[in-house]
Amino acid sequence: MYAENLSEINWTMNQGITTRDKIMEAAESVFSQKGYYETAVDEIVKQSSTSKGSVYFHFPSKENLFLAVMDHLGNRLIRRVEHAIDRQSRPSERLETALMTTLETLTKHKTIAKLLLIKGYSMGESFSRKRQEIFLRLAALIKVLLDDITVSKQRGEMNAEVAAYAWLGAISEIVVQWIENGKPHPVLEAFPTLRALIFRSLDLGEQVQV
Amino acid sequence: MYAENLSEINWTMNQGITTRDKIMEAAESVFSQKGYYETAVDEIVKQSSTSKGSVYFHFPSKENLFLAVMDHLGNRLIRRVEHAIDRQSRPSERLETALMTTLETLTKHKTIAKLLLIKGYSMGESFSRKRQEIFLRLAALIKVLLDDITVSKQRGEMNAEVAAYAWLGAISEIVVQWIENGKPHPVLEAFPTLRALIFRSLDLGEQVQV
DNA sequence: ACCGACCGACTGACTGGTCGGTTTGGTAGC
DNA sequence: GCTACCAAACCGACCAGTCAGTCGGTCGGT
Repeated sequence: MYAENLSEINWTMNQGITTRDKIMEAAESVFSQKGYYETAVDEIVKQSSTSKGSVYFHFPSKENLFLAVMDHLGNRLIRRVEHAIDRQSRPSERLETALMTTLETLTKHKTIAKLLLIKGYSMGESFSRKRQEIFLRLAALIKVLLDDITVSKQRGEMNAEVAAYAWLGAISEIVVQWIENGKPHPVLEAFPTLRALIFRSLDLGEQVQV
Repeated sequence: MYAENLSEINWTMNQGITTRDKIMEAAESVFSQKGYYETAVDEIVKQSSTSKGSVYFHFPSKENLFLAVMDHLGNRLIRRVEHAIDRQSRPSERLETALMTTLETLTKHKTIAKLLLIKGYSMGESFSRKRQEIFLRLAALIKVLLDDITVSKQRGEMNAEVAAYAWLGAISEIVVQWIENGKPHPVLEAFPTLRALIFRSLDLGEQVQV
């Protein structure tokens, strides 16, 4: 069929930048700037210095290409968070690391943020589903960390899943605000407040700096 | 020019339902179901039992119509929150009321939520700007309440604006999750957790039920 | 007779996707 | 080492559908 996105395969030729890569890269850039509907496939073609034929050789449709890009960026984000967590051992530090790495990654890589939080919205089912999927994976990750903490702290009434989504939402909105109107500038300013909010909400009090 | 949206004017004829109203109503419904790009103006025409001519008589463009709908719904949301606040006097209760009314309104009126949180995203500048505007007004409202509390509680290091957006984001994400995959069911289940998170994060401890 | 409100057939621009054709790189046969 | 061959990769002109917006026209009230 297609050189399918069985996750991440680029070996199509065993050296460096393949046409598929160029297309994905350009798609990432254009989609995140203009969103799905305002992007013409021809723009991606132009930006990637390839051809329409190639695009449709590697991807069955515009929609599928968009999804592939979302997938790619989503995986990148989640992988980063996972790595960062692995480096910590104390439960509360692991949680903090997870949330702050998410925030950090999103602010450091605007394209990820724009696609995942802004431009990847508002479209047909399949797009929402992909966003859902990525958020679900992140939330699940956080929920586990949360459980580790709350178990030891006895807090039965709280729904960890809701909490996980709530914080993801909080982080997202901060990032969106930053992207859309540059506040706060620099974003870092938001870190302490967010950190404080989150930790107080868990009765963890103020924690040491990372 | 047009029977412009100098906010909310429907007197075009002095009795009940005007054509403009019918169009707005249909637009609200269709846009919130299918989003901007997947909605054809002709669908709104059909659903409102009017005509394309009428649509373009009352609104200069599809985009403008969409914006008008967003405006309408945004105002409705904000007005509700303001009213609810006015009925409370204790600062912490006012804050709780603001946040919970937002959550409640969004869950009770899916169209508002869908348009403001989901379908109204991802498009050209003007749409983001409108979303920004509405969020700004809500955030400002909440910030004031927050200031009332934190002043009396001495908490200098916290940025009230960031906190306001963070909680708005948390609420939004909860609502989005509920809309997109029905969790939690019923939404009400999320209320206590959210309430607890928010109040703990402000060191207000558990508050009385509303 | 005039005008504001309303109607809907039509058009022009745009753009996803196709398809016939060309290039490229590997390889089998000699 | 050379040629013939093949398939995968690549190319871009073109097609066909869609849809925002237009415009000439109707109609009822004053």
